[in-house]
Amino acid sequence: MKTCKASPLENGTGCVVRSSSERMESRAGCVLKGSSERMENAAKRRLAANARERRRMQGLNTAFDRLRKVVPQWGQDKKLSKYETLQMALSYIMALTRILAEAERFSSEREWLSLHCEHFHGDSYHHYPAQKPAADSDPYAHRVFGYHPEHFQIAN
DNA sequence: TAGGCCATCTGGTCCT
DNA sequence: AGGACCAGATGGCCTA
Repeated sequence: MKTCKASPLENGTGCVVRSSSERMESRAGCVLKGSSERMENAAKRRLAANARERRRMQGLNTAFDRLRKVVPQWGQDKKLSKYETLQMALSYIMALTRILAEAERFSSEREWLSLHCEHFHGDSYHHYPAQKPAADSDPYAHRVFGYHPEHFQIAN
């Protein structure tokens, strides 16, 4: 469809598109015969639309870059693809949600314990597994987060 | 060299 | 009418 050669429509990046211009020419032949001004206007509008689309996609890519920065990327020297970034963000959000829920549950349990049991086991709650800090952040994060690239296929 | 990823162009559709 | 959004097509680049 796109042949990148021999077209009146330059895209600004050196690549030119053939099929659309052929369509435009045929349209010009039957509807806009002799109206080179209208053809020019159509071409201008097409170029403007291309530029808008380029800007839109650049904005989208900027958003992907920002997302990559806040999403974990353990030991990946290569940047995540767009699809991987979305899957990672999904897993990350779900893991954080789970952590939050566990923290809330833990704090309410601790209140209950301190209310009823503090005279018997004053500091027993210090041994709650959920409170245990991660000495080694990566293995802990891996355990909590549980991200594996192969999960992408499952999620799909 | 095949396959994955990406950028770009393009026409269609929806919205303002 | 014009802009935003979307999906399909295509070619370029990179890597195994």
